[in-house]
Amino acid sequence: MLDLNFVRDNLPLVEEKLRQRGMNPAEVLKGFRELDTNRRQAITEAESLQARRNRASEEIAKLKKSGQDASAMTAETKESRDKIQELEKTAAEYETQLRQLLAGIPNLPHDSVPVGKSAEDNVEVRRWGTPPKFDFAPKPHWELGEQLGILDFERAAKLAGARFAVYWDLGAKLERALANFMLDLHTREHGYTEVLPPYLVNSDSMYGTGQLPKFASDLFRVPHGDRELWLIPTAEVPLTNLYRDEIIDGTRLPVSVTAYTPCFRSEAGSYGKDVRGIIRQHQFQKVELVKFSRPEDSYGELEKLTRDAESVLQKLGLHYRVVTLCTSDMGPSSAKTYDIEVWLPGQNLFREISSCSNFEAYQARRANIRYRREGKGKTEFVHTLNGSGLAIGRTWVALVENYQQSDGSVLIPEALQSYLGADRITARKL
RNA sequence: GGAGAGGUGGCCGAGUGGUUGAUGGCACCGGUCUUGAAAACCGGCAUACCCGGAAGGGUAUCGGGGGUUCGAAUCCCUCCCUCUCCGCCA
Repeated sequence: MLDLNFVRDNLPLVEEKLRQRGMNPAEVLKGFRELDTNRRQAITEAESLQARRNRASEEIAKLKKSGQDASAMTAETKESRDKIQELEKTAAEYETQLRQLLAGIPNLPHDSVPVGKSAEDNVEVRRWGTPPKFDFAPKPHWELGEQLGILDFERAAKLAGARFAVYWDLGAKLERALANFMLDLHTREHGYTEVLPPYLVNSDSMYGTGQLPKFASDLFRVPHGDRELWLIPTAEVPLTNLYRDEIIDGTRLPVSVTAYTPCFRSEAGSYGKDVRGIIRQHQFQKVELVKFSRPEDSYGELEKLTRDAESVLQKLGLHYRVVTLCTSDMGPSSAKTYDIEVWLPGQNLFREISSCSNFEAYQARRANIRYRREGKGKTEFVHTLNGSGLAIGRTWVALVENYQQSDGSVLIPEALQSYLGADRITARKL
């Protein structure tokens, strides 16, 4: 959420940034001026009446203390109460509408973000490694996985339905090995603190990071008595909300946390997209990186966080590129996003494996996450960042496709061998 | 699931209808003292919103919401959360 005063004072800038995102400012900001003015008018009126009533109450107290009759005054203040309540109700209605409008405004893209109309306008910033060469036609992971007997879609469909997978044997172990490898790397070498958060969260948490109210249809909702909980679509939600409604000691910033969690996405509206393999599942596992930063440091931290995620691919020897998402392709909460895309030879394309974003104060304002600078009493909103470090399922895919051999087996890169307890995956007997 | 206790400012902790935004302590900031530091002492120190060019003024906030009252942190209702004990259970 953007700051109300900022929007009011910088309307032309907000409109320009909305246009850059490919949105229609007139539509997004429809009624802003009127709501803002009406709200303030109602507040001013209610407050001046209230002030008068408060003074009258003081008078009554004095009269009563000295034993005098105050019935004339009590009648008067009683009367003004209804009027005040009415005005307050009006003000609250305007406030609600204004907040809704404000919550619907996406974050303003940072000035360094390329302006563009679609994903085609994303800008590649660097490329690492080289694609592996094959003297045979490399297969996609779903063929390899089933041939090796480590991926089982039929039984997953029986258990849960489409967009689920069962991993067998070294396929399952590979998931676990990757998770441990990534967590160890980030906690030992990059300064992240490991966290194991709840996988179900309340609506306040989902609102804090921006999944609600807009993206409810992408989430799995779990009824709980007469309330509800939500399955996390990413550990970003519980991790960022760790400090919701808190004031962080400024000397502790930046705070960096990481967690390995399952992620649940209903993927409503993506029917027919990436139906083969495990690229797009209702459940997948991910190691997430989240940072809380001082505003002036957040873009430096974004670079670091992105490099932290990249280092996973480098240690695994996987070819990838980093792109800056253009204004139209970025998520609404983000001010700047880098996507890391890994090379998948079986499908002959680069595929997103991590998305690293700086949300500036957008989430912090929604979730009320502040910090106090040393020596200053005033609190400020922190900047929040996050990125996958990495999506385990897609890393699994990249390994299998990039390290496949002509005999259908898969070599395991050295960094991972001790975690997996094997240097090669060969077909298992079923 | 049953019984009980409690939710107050960055933290601890007073406060049971009338200048209580809220005593006190800690922490923090400034100052005196000191070669420096500590200690001691003095002073300062909540947030949001509204009006205002500013100075300043106003309103709200003691878990959330509603009610009683001229007036509520204080009384009533309701919801949420935390803790303790019992039961059940991974």
